[in-house]
Amino acid sequence: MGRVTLATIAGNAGVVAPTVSRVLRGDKTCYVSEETKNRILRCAAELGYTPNFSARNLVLGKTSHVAFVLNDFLYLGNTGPFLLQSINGMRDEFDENGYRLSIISLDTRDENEIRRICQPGRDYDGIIFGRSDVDADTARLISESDMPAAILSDDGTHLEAISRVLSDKAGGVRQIVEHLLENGHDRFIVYGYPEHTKRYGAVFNELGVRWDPCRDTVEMEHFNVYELSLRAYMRAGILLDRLSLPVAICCGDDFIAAGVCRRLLDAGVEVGGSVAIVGFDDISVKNIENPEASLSITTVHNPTYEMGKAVAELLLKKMKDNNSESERRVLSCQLVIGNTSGLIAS
Amino acid sequence: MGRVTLATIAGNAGVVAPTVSRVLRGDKTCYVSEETKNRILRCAAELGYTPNFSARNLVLGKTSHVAFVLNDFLYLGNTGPFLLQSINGMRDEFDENGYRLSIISLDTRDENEIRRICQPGRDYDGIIFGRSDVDADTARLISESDMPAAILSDDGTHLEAISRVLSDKAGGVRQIVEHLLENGHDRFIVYGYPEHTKRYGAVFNELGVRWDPCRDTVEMEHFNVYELSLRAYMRAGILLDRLSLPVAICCGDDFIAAGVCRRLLDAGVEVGGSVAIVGFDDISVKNIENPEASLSITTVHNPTYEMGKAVAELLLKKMKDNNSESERRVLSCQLVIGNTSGLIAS
DNA sequence: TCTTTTATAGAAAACGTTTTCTATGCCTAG
DNA sequence: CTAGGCATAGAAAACGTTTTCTATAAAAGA
Repeated sequence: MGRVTLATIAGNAGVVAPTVSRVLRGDKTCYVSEETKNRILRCAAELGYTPNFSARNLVLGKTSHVAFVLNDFLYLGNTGPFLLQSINGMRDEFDENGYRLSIISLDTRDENEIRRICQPGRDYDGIIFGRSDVDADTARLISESDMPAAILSDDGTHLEAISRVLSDKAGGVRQIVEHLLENGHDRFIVYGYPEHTKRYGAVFNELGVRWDPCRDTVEMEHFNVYELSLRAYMRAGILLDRLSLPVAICCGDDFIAAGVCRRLLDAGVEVGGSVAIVGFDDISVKNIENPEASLSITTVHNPTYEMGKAVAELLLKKMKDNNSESERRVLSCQLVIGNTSGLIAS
Repeated sequence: MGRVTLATIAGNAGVVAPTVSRVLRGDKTCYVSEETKNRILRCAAELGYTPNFSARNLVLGKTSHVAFVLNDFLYLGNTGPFLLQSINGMRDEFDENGYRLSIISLDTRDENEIRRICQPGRDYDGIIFGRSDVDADTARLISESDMPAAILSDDGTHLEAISRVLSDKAGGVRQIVEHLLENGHDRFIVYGYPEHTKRYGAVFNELGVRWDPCRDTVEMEHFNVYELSLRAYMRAGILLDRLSLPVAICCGDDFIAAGVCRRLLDAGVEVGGSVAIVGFDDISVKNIENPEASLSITTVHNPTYEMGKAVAELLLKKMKDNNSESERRVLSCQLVIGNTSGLIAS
């Protein structure tokens, strides 16, 4: 017994294949009586019909597949859970719209590879690129092709022609600083990578907070994400030396914050009052259980899942009409108050 | 100007579409003169022909897509780089064979989802499942369907009917222990999860090594991979207390080993002679740079990339002939000697 | 009553391949 | 010199959809 096709159902229901097609797709613009409609639906259910996507795609001139390009696939392991959450978001959005998401890798600096992948109707109906994979040349190539595209998590100025999604990290940092100010803090140490320091610096400036980048910064080298907490822990001695209270320690991310927090707790420092610790990103490592008290490090939720959904939405829009205007969508971050940033006892 | 199809080329080359098809596929069983063949190839190149996969798949009755099922997609972030390396291996193997790999998630405990995904010719030509996603019931459902399938990294006894790939971790541990014995060690502490302890225990038994599971074990709880090094570091004090030399500290994996190693170095312990540290898996965190000397922790290479390639090979075999015998392929692990497990100075 | 609309659904064409079947001319063995 | 094989390549059918075009009968309007 072969495959169940529209024709099989048509035979059983005493109609012809296109009629079945119309009914199963819920085609509004045509006339099918209630009776035959029910007969067809019943037959389809009985026979366990599932559509043949190749055939459908052939006639519709599409592939029903979209791709997410990850230049170096192993890189995924070094980004923490963020990228994975974004992928989840994309997948959910595409699932809802009848597309399947493939994760592919290709050398985005190779013109030919870009050109090959950007042929509409070949492998994919649309492509999402990761942040670091698109330089000005690649962006030009992509937008010259007819392939709908979107970029996750970047705001390069050369990307005007391509839709993109990013999160407002600066806004998140602003929320943190305002929160700390409200709770009485006025001395800040920033502990993290240069990009973190820069972001905090700008916000301090904006809010008129007194902050000396030389004295109040502890800069870390880049470590891979598996080592980061431990590195932060090991280097946190430098903080202990400078610990004139009160102080708010602003960590670049939750990995760093977790390391710092554990180290201070080890040293007997009471965290949460005149010593504040804040992180960024809102991932599980921020939860510190401890003989004395469970701590949840104050942080900012980075809407990575939502970014994935959003970039998928933008791509779907482009896929409907590739001439539609490109969009730069910024998702806001949300302060998540834990118990490491309370009121300074006065 | 529309799409370039076989017919377009045929028109230009003064032949008919099937002839072009035969030439472009390098069909051996048919007769085309050198002259027309060259003419066709030239036209195809000039016009920049690329095949329409939907059409091809339609007539061949396949999809050219295979899926890797990851039950909880976020889980990927908690496995370290291993799973990603395996995915890389799969992808390379499938690329070479004209298949594209999609990473999908579905609830493998839902019979209907399994049945839906296992319909041949619908979405995928074959499916690879992850270790933890296949219990006995799921395995039965899969093997009852006509969908070619294979499993990565497991050796459940209920999987007789399904091809699978695993690595010989016990063999890796054996190599480690033999290496340590050769270098004069005879006292071992195992530091890790219960499954690590069990594995080492079996090998000690096999090799007749004196080892008291109660006294010579430091058991860890399960932490997520981002915290593991730090946790191992923080708990390593317990090792320092028991440090009667010589001793070989056998860590469950490289994350743990890195944490332990750093802690011992911090405490001024000289690592590599009468104190040995070994890890497992061979990932980058095993490299410890240090003011005094760079250390590379002795470990065992876990062939995760090769496992990905292997499971893809097994699936491709099943896809060629779904009645071919299922295979259980075991890849061996390879000792990687660093400088944390040298000869005991006597 | 005759035309026009409307509801219904079949017929035919199209999408771009691959496969099978057929036709032609030429070469070689008997 | 002729039947059979072989080299070459076109013709036709098939895969399972969707879309457009056509046909019929019933209902509505004049």
